[in-house]
Amino acid sequence: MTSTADPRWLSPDEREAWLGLVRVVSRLPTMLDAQLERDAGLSFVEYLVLAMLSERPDRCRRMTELARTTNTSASRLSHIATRLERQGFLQRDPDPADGRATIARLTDAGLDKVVRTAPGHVERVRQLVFDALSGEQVDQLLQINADLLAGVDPDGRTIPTAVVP
Amino acid sequence: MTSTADPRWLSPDEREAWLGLVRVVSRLPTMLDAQLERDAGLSFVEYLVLAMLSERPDRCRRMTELARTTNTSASRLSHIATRLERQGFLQRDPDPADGRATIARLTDAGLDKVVRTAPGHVERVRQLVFDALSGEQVDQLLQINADLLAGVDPDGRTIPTAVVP
DNA sequence: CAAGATTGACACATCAATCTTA
DNA sequence: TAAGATTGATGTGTCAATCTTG
Repeated sequence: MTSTADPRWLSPDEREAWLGLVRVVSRLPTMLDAQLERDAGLSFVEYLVLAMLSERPDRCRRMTELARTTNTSASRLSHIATRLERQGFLQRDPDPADGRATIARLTDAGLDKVVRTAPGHVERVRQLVFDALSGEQVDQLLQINADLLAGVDPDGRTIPTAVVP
Repeated sequence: MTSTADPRWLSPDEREAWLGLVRVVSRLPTMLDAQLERDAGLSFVEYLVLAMLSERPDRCRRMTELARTTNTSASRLSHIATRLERQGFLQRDPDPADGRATIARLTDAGLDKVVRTAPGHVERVRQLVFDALSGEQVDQLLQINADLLAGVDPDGRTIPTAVVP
């Protein structure tokens, strides 16, 4: 059962904040994709996969872990990895330590791709986000993002608040 | 040409704020879709189209205008409208005032759908967003969202800052 | 020719089913 | 049986092409 009580409608301020957030959430991905697609032939999520791998010393990560850090499902990441592998940016191998796991590794070509793509991407991120915000707002945004979505897990189940025995 | 100068990399704080924003932008739509799909058989953008129409006194809006308020392209909205029309929630008719335009109208069934769907949806929005934020943070978020994406238009072109003659 | 809107082809995400190993 | 991962079918978004009216 969801609720039989009266709905807690949004206040005018909440409503305006909500519609603003919806606008950002709807438009930002499109804008990021546009720049990356045009300049590098990558979608944002593909770039993110490569970038997350590039920040590891060994350029490796298990698929499950990589899915978490790139906000994707296992299935989606698998399809993405297939494409990136086909382009030579990525390689997958079984984990020697756990036969169930797969380890994704950034190839030399993949690292090169990230290095060449990053400057244009970060410039775009500045245009869209940070050039428009004060340092104080960046701090506020950081905290807000940390709090958002905290009430539920990815599957939509409510996360119980910590209980002290 | 994009830039030959050194990239302006993100500071640690900016980087953390950015990854947090990416997380929200990636996961929030999925979570909204999950609740609406499960409880009402609607995607979030479909719900948004119906909701935006329901707030007009005559339940009508031109397609172009509706696309803007729902953060969609004309093409995408057209596909969405086709589906909603097939389900009987929406009706499209030519604009008598301008033969090029099409006016989308929410049907009685569509209004009923919004009315029945809204409570569960707003509850979900509270869980995901507002229950986690203080009143002060809501104000901050409102202002931040207003500033974000201000630097470029939907097509990615940089918007020139106002010039005084 | 521009504005408003739609269409169909293609690419991608999602979901359920499946396979393998711990 | 659960965890990790992949696969294929289906639905939806995107892009380019098209059509009609101002």
